[in-house]
Amino acid sequence: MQDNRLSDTRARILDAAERLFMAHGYDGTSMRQITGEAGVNLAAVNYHFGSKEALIQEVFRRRLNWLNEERMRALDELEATADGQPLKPSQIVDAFFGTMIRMAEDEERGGVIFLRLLGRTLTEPSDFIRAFLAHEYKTVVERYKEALFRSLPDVPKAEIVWRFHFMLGATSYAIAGTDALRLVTDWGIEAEDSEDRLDRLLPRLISFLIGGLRAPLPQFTDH
Amino acid sequence: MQDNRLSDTRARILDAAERLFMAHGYDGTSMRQITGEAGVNLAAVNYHFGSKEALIQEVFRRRLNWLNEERMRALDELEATADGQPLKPSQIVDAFFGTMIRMAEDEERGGVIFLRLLGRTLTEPSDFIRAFLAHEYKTVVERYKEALFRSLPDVPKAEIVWRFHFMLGATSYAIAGTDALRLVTDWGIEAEDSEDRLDRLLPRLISFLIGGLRAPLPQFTDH
DNA sequence: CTGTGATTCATACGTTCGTTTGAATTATGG
DNA sequence: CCATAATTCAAACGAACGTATGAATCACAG
Repeated sequence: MQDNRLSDTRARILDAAERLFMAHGYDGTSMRQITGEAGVNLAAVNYHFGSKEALIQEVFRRRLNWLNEERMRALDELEATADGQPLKPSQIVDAFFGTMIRMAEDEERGGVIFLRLLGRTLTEPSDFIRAFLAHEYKTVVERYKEALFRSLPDVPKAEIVWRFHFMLGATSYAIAGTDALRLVTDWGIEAEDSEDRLDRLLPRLISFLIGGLRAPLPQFTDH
Repeated sequence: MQDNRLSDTRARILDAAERLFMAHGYDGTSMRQITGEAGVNLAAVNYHFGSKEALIQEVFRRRLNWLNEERMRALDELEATADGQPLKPSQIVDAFFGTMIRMAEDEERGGVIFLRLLGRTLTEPSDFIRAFLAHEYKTVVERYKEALFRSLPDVPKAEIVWRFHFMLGATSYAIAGTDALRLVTDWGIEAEDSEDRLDRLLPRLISFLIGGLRAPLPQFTDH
C-alpha cells in the first residue's frame, strides 16, 4: 500500500539523497551511492519516486513547503500586527532570511544539511532544477518584493529588486560555504567553535543585509 | 613541438570548455561535448591537458592569473598614492570586486562567460576544484583582508572577515545569476536592456557592498 | 489460513563516460 | 628532401551510469 506517511524506505532515501546532493551535487551523486548509504535496494528509488529527477524534486519539496509556508505566515503576522502601517525593512529581512537561517537549528526540518544544499543549488547550472526552484519560490518572492516596495517607498523598485538579489546571494553563500570558505581563505574564524558560529551567523548576516539594503543609492555615471 | 603560446587547438578547447562548464557545470559537461563544440578530436583534450581535471584547472588558471595580478597591482597603486594613510573601504572594495566585475566587459579576458563560471564554481561541490581555487585565491585574499583591517580599525577582525565573506557571496551570485535569477523571480528588471544592466550592475553592487561592510555591528543575544 | 497487492531483491539492459592506443597526418630543423 | 618530432585521427577499452524486469518476499484484509 502506498502509505501517505513516509515509509521508512522513502525517508531513508530522501535523507541520504539530501546529504549526498549537498556534498557532491546532483550530477556528482549516483543512484548507487544514494541507495548504498540509505541501505536500500538500487531499484527502490525508481519504485518510490520514478526517476532521479523526481527524487531531487521531492528532496526539495519536503523542506521548501514548510519553509515557504512559514515565510508567508511570518509576513501575515507582521502585517496583522502593523495594522496598515508599512513594515520596517529589518522585519521583512528577518522574516525571509531569518526564517531560513533558523532552519539550520531545526534538525527535524533538515538542519544545516538542507540549507547548504539549498544555498548551492540556487547557482546550480542544471536547467530543470533551477526551473523547479523558480516555480517553488515565485509566489513567496513576489509577496516579499511587494512588502519591501511598501517599506521603502523612496527607493526605486528596480533598486530594491537588485538588492533583494544581492541579499539572496550573500545568504546562500554564507550558508553553503560555512566550511567551504575555510578552505578558500583559511581566515581567522577558527577561534569560535562551530556551535558558536551558527548562533552568531544570523545577527551578523542580518546586520550586513540591512546595511546593504539601506545603503545610499548608487550614482550612475552618464554614458 | 609543445609551443609555449597557445596552439589553436588548445585555445579552442579552453574556450569551449569555459562556456560549457559555465552552462552545465563540471560533472554536467562531457569531453565529447567540449571537443565537439571546439571542432577537435576527442583525444585532443587528453593529449594537450592530460585529463578533464587538468583541463578545468587550466581554464581557471588562464583567467585568474591575470585577475589576481591586477588585483595586487590595484592595491599596490592605492597604497602608493595613499602614502601610509589607511585606505578608504570603498577603494579596497572597488579594487577587489570592481576589478572582477570589469572583466565582464573585456572579451579578451573571458568576459561575462568566465565571470559566471567563476561565480558558480565558488559554491561548486566538487572537492578538488574548491581546493584548487583555494590555492589560487589564498595570497590575494590574505592581502585584502589585511588592507581592510587597517582601513576599519574599530571593527573587530572577525566581523570584517565575515563581511568579506558576505560580499563575495553577493558578488558571485550577482554575476552567476544575471539571467538565472530572471527565471527564479521574473521580477521587473525587464525595463532595462541587458547592455544597461551590466553597466549599472557595478555601481549598484558596490553601493550595496559598502553599505553592508559599514553597517552597525550586530548585537549578540547572550546564551 | 489464504489470496492479493505492495515492496524488495538480484540481475541485466543499453548508453555514455573518461581515457588509451597505434596508425595516419602534419610541421619542422638539418 | 628527408628524418624526426608533434599533432590529429578513428576506434576501442573497461567502468559507471540511470533504468527496467520478473521473481521472491512481505503485509494484511477477508
